[in-house]
Order: sequence, then C-alpha cells, then structure tokens
Amino acid sequence: MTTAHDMLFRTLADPTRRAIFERLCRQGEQTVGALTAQAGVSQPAVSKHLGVLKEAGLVRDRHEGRQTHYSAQLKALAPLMDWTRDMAGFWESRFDDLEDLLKRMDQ
Amino acid sequence: MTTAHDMLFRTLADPTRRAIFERLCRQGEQTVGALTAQAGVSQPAVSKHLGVLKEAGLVRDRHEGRQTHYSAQLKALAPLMDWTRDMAGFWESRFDDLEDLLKRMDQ
DNA sequence: CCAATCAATAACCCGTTGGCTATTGATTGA
DNA sequence: TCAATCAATAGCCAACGGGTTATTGATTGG
Repeated sequence: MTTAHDMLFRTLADPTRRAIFERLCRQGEQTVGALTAQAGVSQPAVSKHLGVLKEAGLVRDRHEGRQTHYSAQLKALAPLMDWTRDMAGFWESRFDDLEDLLKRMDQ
Repeated sequence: MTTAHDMLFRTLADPTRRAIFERLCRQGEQTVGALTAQAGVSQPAVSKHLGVLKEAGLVRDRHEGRQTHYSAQLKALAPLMDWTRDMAGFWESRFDDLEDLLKRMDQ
C-alpha cells in the first residue's frame, strides 16, 4: 500500500528538489530556465525534478510558446499537515492518559 | 548545507521506517522485539531504522537489561510543522484554494 | 556456568535515484 | 527559411539505501 504520504515525503526528501519547490512557493510561477539558473544542477536535472514534483501533485505546469511555467500547488501539502497533526494528537492523547492514570493512582 | 528538514524528510520518506515511528506515536514505548514482530522486516533492519530515527532526534532509547525500549520524541516534528506553515505562508498572497488548508491549520 | 534470548554490528547484494551529456522536438525571430 | 532558444527525453553511470544472513556482546534464567 503506497499512501499519499509516501509520495510527499519521498518527493520532498531530496534537497535540490525541495529547494525548487520552496522557490516556487516563495516567488510564485517560474520558467524552467529561471529555476535552472538558481538550482545548481543542469537543465535536464531540473526538468526531472519538476516531473517528480508534478507527479506528486506539488506543482502545475503551464505551456506558453516554447517555455514552460511551473507553480506550486499548495493544497498537495494538506496530507502532510494532517499526518503531522495526527502524530502530535496520538502523542498528546497518550500523555493525557498517563496523567489520568497517575491522578487515579494518587487517590 | 544540510538543514534539519533534510534529516526529517529523508528519515520519514521510507514507509517501513515511518510505520515504526507511527507505531511509537500511537502506542508509546516499545521494545525492538515488539517492533520487529510487526514491522515485516528482520530485526537488524528494524535496528537500523531505529538508529536513523534516533539520529534524526525522532526517537529516544532506554536500556533495561538486555532489551532496549524506544519512544517517539514529538518535539522533533516541530521543524516539519514550521516548514509546512512557512510554505503555506509564502503562498498566502497568491493561491486559489487555501481555505481548506487554513481550516486544518487552525485546529 | 551454560544455554538461550535480545539487540547491535558487520559484510554483502541489488534496485533506486540523482546526476551528467547528447539529442530531439517545438517555437521563435531575423 | 534557417539558426537559435527552450524544455523534455534518452541513455548512461556512480552512489546510496534498504534489505538480507551471520556474528558479536550483553544479560538473564535454569
């Protein structure tokens, strides 16, 4: 079973790829050329990363003449936030249980 | 430059390892043996994953006799939450469908 | 004290991944 | 029309990561 989290975590795990995504979040829509100029890797490498990001639903592409514009799709981050919140929730509920238990034991 | 996010994303990217962490969040402290029984991989594999999780600060270990107990360290998730929040924040001026996301974050 | 149990380490294998260069295809401008 | 530009694809390679079995080191129980 491959969950949505798998995709997201795996996609964002690579620093170069995550930097590209961060840049799209910070600065909005960018062409492949603009992204390549800053990425520190070759254009094909950037294109490959963009392909992975797109596959994960983290970016959209828009073709205009011979250039392609990419932009971040923030809603794809929702499962990530949900997961993090869930983990925190589980942890807190256990903590509450423990407090509960200790209170009872005090009596 | 290897940031804290790098560690976290890379560590949580593997499904087996993430499942181990999730179990520790849900059920609290567990021995290596207990984790191995559920993990679907060998004990050395589990130990290796626990080592990576520990390195990332996501778990603590406690030795008791010949067994080792591991527990989740929720604090380590903070940078992940911050990062996600930041990405959402950068986005705020642009977006289309941010509302869902903000609802989740408010909770 | 010896056998058994528990977890970590060692040594190895193999698939995946991220990088590269070269090329192709499409679009533009002169 | 033809050269130049932009991005994607192809093909290759080296490094890394997650898995395995075998072993070691500690601790416990009989």
